[in-house]
Amino acid sequence: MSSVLLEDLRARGLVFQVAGEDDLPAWLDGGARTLYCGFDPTADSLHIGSLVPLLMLRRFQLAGHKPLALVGGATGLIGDPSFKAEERSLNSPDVIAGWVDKIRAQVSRFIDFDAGPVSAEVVNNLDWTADLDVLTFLRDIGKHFSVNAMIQKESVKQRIEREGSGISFTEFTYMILQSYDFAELNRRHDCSLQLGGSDQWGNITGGIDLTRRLHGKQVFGLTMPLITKADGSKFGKTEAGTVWLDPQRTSPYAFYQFWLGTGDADVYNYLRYFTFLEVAEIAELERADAQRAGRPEAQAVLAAEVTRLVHGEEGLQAARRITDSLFQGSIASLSEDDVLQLRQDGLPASTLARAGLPETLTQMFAEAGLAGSGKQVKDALGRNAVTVNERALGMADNGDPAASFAPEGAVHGRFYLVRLGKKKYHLFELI
RNA sequence: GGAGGGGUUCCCGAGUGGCCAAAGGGAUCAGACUGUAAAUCUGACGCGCGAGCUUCGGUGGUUCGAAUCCACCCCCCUCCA
Repeated sequence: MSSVLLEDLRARGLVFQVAGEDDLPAWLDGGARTLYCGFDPTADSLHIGSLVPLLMLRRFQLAGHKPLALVGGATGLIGDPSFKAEERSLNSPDVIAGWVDKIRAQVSRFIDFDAGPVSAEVVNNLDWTADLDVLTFLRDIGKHFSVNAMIQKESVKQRIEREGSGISFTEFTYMILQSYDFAELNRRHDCSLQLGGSDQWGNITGGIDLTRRLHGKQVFGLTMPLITKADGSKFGKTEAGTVWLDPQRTSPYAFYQFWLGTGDADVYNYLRYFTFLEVAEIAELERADAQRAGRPEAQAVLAAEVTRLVHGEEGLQAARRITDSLFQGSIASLSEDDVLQLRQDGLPASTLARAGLPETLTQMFAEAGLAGSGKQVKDALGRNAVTVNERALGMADNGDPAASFAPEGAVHGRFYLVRLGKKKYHLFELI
């Protein structure tokens, strides 16, 4: 029945490479297996780049297997060189430890810890590496690795061959640490499958080899494809930077908007990657959209599904409330409570003293974070692309914020919704 | 320790005394067109409404004038010991 899982994953385009391809379907069908995927703490939050692997763990759990989420308290101290152009600077152990805690909590949202024999677990590789001494490491583990083979790995080739960069012994050793994780999880938890992004292939096969040599066990590996955009630009970045899973860093509203802005060329692929909707259902939606004149529904479905997965039903509702009022309603029609709710929901907002307004709108909006610099505001003003409570402003208004934010124009006496361009909103409260 | 090659604005990457706030590409933002899409076209893209101010690893120096020349220092890469 789990080969059904593999078939589904393939249909979704989620299978890039498989190690042990011939035996894996039967192995998965043979019972509940334990599998793992690692997440290194490189910041205090994961971003949407980790979403595919997180959902993969869940997919396997739903299919009757036991997922382990490994948080890389040890590997995070070293830094994965795979396909990285340059050596990275090290973070202090304290900082990493703090990040580990946050990421442990984040990861936990996606898997079920109360599922009987297939209950998920979170493990930390610091537990089995912190006390490992150098000589033991070199003799018992290092001996199994051929440097000749390691430098052949595609993931570090660039760093070894490329003029103008290099790789430290520290990072070069990363592969060995991760390999040891797999062997250790196999010993402790009978873990027999490692998942990862396609950039992890080298590290995963390293672990498979080590597990065989150390414990004589056959284990498997599976990688997911790198998520790309049809136009070749990088997935997961917006003008505000990375799209994070932490609502403190990327509000559910901004998160929802990110998915809503997915291009037509990508949206059906993303539905297969990032949601639990059936493949057939997605195909049906694509067919329906193709026949519909005008705007497709897929983006709205994608945004709703993914936002619910990451931020829960409540987060989704908050994102929708803001979206609906901004893009469909009119600010004037909102009650005072509605306005306050929007701010509560994460609509960017500022409170300013009417007496102490900046001298120019460019300054005021740049300071509020509505635009990156005054130049952008100036550009927008020059094109009449700025509105205050739906009244358009021009360059001539720049010098006199007080006039543009006159009390007569306020909603409920103190609120002003400023829009810059088509999509950027900011709520000002003047007191 | 020795020899050589590098460190340029978000990224890649030109620039080797004034014409340089610095080519070109990418990313990003705004406008038109639209569907809060894509593609395309237009504009912006160090900061500042502006006058103007601050950048090219760091510190000093030469010069009327330096990202470009000199000295020292820091960091990276390659090869040799």
